[in-house]
Amino acid sequence: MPQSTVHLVDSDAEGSSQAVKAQQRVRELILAGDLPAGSRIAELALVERLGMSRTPIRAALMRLGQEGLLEALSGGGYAVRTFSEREVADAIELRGTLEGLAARLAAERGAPNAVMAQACSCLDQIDHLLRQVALDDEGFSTYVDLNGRFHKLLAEMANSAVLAREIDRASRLPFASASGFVGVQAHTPDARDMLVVAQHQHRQVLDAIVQREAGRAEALMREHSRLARHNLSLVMQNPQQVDMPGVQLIRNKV
Amino acid sequence: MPQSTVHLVDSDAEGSSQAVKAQQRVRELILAGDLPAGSRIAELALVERLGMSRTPIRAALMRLGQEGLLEALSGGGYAVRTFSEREVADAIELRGTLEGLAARLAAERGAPNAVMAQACSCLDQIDHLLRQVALDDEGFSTYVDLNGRFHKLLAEMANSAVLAREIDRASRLPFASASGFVGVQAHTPDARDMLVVAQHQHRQVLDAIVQREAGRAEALMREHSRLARHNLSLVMQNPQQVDMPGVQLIRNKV
DNA sequence: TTAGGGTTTTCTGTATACAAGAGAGGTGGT
DNA sequence: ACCACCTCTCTTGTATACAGAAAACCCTAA
Repeated sequence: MPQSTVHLVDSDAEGSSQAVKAQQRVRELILAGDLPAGSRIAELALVERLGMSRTPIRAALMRLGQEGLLEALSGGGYAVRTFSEREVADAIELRGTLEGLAARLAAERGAPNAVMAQACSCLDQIDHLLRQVALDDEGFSTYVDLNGRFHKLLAEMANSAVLAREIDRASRLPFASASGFVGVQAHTPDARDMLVVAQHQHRQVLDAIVQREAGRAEALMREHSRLARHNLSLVMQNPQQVDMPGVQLIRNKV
Repeated sequence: MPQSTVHLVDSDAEGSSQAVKAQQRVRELILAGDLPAGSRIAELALVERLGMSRTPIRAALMRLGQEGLLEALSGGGYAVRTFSEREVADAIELRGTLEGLAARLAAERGAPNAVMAQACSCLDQIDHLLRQVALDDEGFSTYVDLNGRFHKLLAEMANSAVLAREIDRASRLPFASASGFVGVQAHTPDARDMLVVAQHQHRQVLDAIVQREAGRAEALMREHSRLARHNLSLVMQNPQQVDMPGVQLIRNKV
């Protein structure tokens, strides 16, 4: 045992309960590739590794199972799941469809003013960011943050807890999320151009919602998700050069 | 204690683990209205009621929370959730959108022959059922079964585990499921007519998939879900006359 | 009578002990 | 040498004991 029986808090997630700490840390382990994919996850190994008892660990595994990162084994227990390229593409398409629904409902019902204002501010910040001719790593990181915020705000615009919840769920899988593949081509020459296109789509969606053009808003969000799908195909061309957390869960063949 | 320490299996769900038994039985309790909505669910009360320990009950509550039937309380624990009419409508719209996506993908990719054959057989059986001029309760029950089977097969036609899983999730809420409101108007004069319309839509969707008309297939499934929404509005006009499990979870006002 | 504070009780979250089942490995038989 | 069966171990699922916290309740004082 690397540490005494005194429970030192390890690194992060200080204020939460043991169960959510376990969930976060196991997710990190999976995404980092520290847990072998396919074979059963031994609970006792996690007990040793995380320094807590089996109870919160079991809860974390169950949650991650429902999240889709783990699959339940027949004989009990869980294993790290892997995804085919098509499954990832389907997950992206699913998110795009749900976001399209959110945009359509927002256009039909009208978005709450507060949320709309925040979204506008968010896009202004992205515009400001994109005024730079070349983006460094920090710039990309900022974009990822702002992009995530915008998509979250869009999910809230439909004013539907059910839908927002489901969009959040669909975005949980790291490579299905709105910002999952953004950093993939951070170092390619046309990296900034892709963000410019994405930002244009952001603007158009917001305009469509303001103008109450429901069909246009929906179609735009669906098309917007194709950017992620394009990035996915880029990744699959040379997967080893990408240092995105969780790429190793996408299996190349079969 | 009503029974000795020997663990007699109570009534149903014989072969499963305690945890899934708990999940099923708690769900039944919620849908039957035996658990008060809004206030915290006492775990110990369920321990008494179900005759098992807290561990599987806690697992069941967590699962039902992710299922959407329970909401997590700030101070810990769960409470039975209630739904506004609009939330239910959104859940139905969500399911319709997902089923529309499934139909579109099935049309684009082509559905597996085996699944398609089963779906055809399923619709033939519904046709056979609808040859009766008047339907008794057993007839309606059969329709509900066949309808559920068809919708499940449709989810499989897209050949996407991710999507099938999500459709299943969206159908978990009883009033959002495909067959949830079918029995609502079993005793109204035009009850059978509604089923005839639904069956027509079933046929058209299958035809669209066979003809590879993706857009038509998607639009049809979306429209198909409007039947459930219509039934919802019927229910809200006189909620007390409906004996559907879980109606009391839909709150009339605000 | 009402508001506030302190106490007490009950509840959830966590840890651990126990039992049943699955899987691996070894041994004996063919 | 190979297959089947038995056993042993390891793992999961379940039960229960314990600690901390929140809430309810009661008592007191204004």
